[in-house]
Amino acid sequence: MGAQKRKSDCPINYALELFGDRWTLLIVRDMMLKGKHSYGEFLKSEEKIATNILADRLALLEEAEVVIKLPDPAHGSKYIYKLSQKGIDLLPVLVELIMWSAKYDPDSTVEKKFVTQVKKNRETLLKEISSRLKEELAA
Amino acid sequence: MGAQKRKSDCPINYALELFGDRWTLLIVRDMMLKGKHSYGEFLKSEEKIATNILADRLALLEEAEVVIKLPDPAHGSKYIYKLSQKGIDLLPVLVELIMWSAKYDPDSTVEKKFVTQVKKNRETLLKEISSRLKEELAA
DNA sequence: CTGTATCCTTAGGGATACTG
DNA sequence: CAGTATCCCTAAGGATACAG
Repeated sequence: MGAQKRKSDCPINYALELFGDRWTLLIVRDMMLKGKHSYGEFLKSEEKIATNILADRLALLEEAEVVIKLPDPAHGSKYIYKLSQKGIDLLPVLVELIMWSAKYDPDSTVEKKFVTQVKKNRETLLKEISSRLKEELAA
Repeated sequence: MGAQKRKSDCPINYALELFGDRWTLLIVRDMMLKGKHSYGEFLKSEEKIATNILADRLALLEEAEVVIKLPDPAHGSKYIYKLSQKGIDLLPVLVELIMWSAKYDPDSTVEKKFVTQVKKNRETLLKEISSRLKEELAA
């Protein structure tokens, strides 16, 4: 696995070949915006990902170096998953997806506060979140 | 078709249930950044989408009101596809995907000029492109 | 708890032929 | 040109059981 033949070298296609499915970005979301870091926490998300899919996507994300997997020193047998810098850099993508859905999905659960924050001071907010993620990565 | 049950009301999930596949966003890209507007032009893209997939995705995009389909007045029997405002509003998402891939894909085909433009003056560039798209929509 | 493994079903998608 | 319609295969994914 890993290097299948690419359909093209288009940057959109590059992203799609990693994230072009219904689950991968939800895992990234959980790590980036919900503070989740373990297999068990990912399983508990409301979308109810299956165990085999979760394991598969975590492996793909790790292989793509978006996610780093390490033994959890605190709990011994547990693993912990962290976003790499490459993963942290997906933050703007996630934010724009959220903004778009907030605008067009009538059932959206996005907090208005978040939307106004982004509109008012996008750069500052991005920096705040990503520096928090960077601290997690360094820890 | 149309309203299958949603996995969740999360905004990321909303976007994923429309774009969470390997093809849909490539069609949006063609309309947004490559000036394509017809079935035949979409078929010619280097990723080689199959006719049935293309027809299916165009129908889904139309149903989601991201794309508007109209008879082409100039050529009679031809149809033309345009991005709606909802579609145009995907521009920031596409741009961030491109920026991310430009940074991490060694084979990326993104022009450096584009990257520096976005970094230097993101808002201006977004406005330029989207106002051009709006003119197309109005035409 | 963190996964693997298996089974089974459905959805995605490539190839190609055909129609208005 | 703009699609439909098939056929057929593979990948995706849900359910559940099992293992370290």
